[in-house]
Amino acid sequence: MPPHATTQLSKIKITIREQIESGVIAEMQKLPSERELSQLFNTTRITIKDALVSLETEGLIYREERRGWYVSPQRIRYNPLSRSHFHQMIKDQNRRAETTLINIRSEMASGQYAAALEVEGITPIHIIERLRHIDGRAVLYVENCLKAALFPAVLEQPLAQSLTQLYAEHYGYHTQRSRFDVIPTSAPLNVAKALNLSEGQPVLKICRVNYKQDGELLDCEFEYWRPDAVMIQIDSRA
Amino acid sequence: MPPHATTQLSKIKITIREQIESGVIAEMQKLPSERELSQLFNTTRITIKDALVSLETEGLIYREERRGWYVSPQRIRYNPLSRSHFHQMIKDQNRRAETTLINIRSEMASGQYAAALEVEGITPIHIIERLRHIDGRAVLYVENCLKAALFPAVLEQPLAQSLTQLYAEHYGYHTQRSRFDVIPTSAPLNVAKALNLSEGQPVLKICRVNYKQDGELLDCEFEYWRPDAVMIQIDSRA
DNA sequence: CGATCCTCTTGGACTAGGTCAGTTGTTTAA
DNA sequence: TTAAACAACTGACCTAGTCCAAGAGGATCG
Repeated sequence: MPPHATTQLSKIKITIREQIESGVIAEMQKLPSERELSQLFNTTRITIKDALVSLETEGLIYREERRGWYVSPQRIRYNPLSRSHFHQMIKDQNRRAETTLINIRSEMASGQYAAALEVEGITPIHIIERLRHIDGRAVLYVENCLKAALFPAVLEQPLAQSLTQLYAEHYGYHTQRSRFDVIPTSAPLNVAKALNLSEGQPVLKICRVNYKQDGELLDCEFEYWRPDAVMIQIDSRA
Repeated sequence: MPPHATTQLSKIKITIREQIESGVIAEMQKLPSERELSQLFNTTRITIKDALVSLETEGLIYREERRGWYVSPQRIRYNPLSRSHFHQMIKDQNRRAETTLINIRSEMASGQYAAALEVEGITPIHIIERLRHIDGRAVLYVENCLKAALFPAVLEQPLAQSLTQLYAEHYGYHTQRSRFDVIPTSAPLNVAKALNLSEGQPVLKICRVNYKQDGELLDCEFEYWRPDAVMIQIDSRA
């Protein structure tokens, strides 16, 4: 029995929520199209869309641009302080991870890159853009930003796999300390494209700065998560 | 000079963003009403609303339900691992904090409370609901959940001020370890009411569990932040 | 067998209105 | 002087459509 629903909007939300929680529509399965739903609920697409956006905000469903609306799987638990690789973390939670290399840019540090790397003069950097998938769904867009001086010939390395591992094995760098910010904001165009979002949809942005064993700044990273895909989990004991 | 804007939507967003970034509309100042904006931009309220929601997602503006749209002030930097009081943290960032007590409930642990407190049998708890303001704006709704057995006569204490301090001075409890989750989700009705949001708007939920010096679970806390008001900042050194 | 084209479906963007309920400030009456 | 009543304003909620560009899948052609 649904809670007391007054508006159309909350009736629609409650009905769809029940369908999902009872398992009638499974994880990662597609909902009916906005047009179909508006006929089913005898209302307009605007109202249906408002209901879907609200359930999206809650983290119950997500959308793929011009493809449709889907039921969100369970959130991944993510501890940005832990040194474990992305792939290991996903595997530990019985999920399947993939990483694809999108692009590598070499330029002079400016804007948020210069600020995060705490550089002032003209500093050459490499920016590695990668896309990470969980169970086949693109959920995380990452930019790694390296000071070129610290990483000679890094562009000839295999960059689709773990950078942490590459740092350790090829350069002898180990992350000793890290600092990060978590910011709820919206997706810039390039991020939206990669994640199949439209511009301006919500993402969880994580800016991380790593320092190596001698205390020198090693690299920085900008992560953009689909907000329904993740929860940050930190334990002060760890 | 604005970036190349194709759609109405992005033109409106860019124009409003420029007004804010150039300081024409100051922090916490009200934007023109949706109706006024739709006339100014010669478009419909739907399109204006889409633009405003997008800027809200970005964290640039916020709304007070049926009151209007306002320019967001700078985000507060918040480290959930630090032991410092809320009021101290806000003061350190040259802002003004207030806390008001909303309600106290005494009941048996169930649902998310029972799960967070890791209790199984029937356990009496106290739930303290408080609302926190920064520079006069309601930005944070907090529920503190205490096992009644650990806190005799807690209801006669001054509960509008720091609980951390009360724990230490009156009960001799000190937080030794804490664990927390950060989850982007939507505001339940009671939270929305307190924060002047409407139901289903985005919030940043932080669930925290504190353990005292002997390792026993002390209390848990559910925080609901206005997402534009805060950024989580963690340093592994601290 | 692979690439191209075509068609259908999808959400995204947009117009042009209306109703409703809560908020705010002002006026009015005790 | 104070409180109640009122009017104006606000975003929330809702109807009923149109047009467009990108995605998906099948058919066709070299």
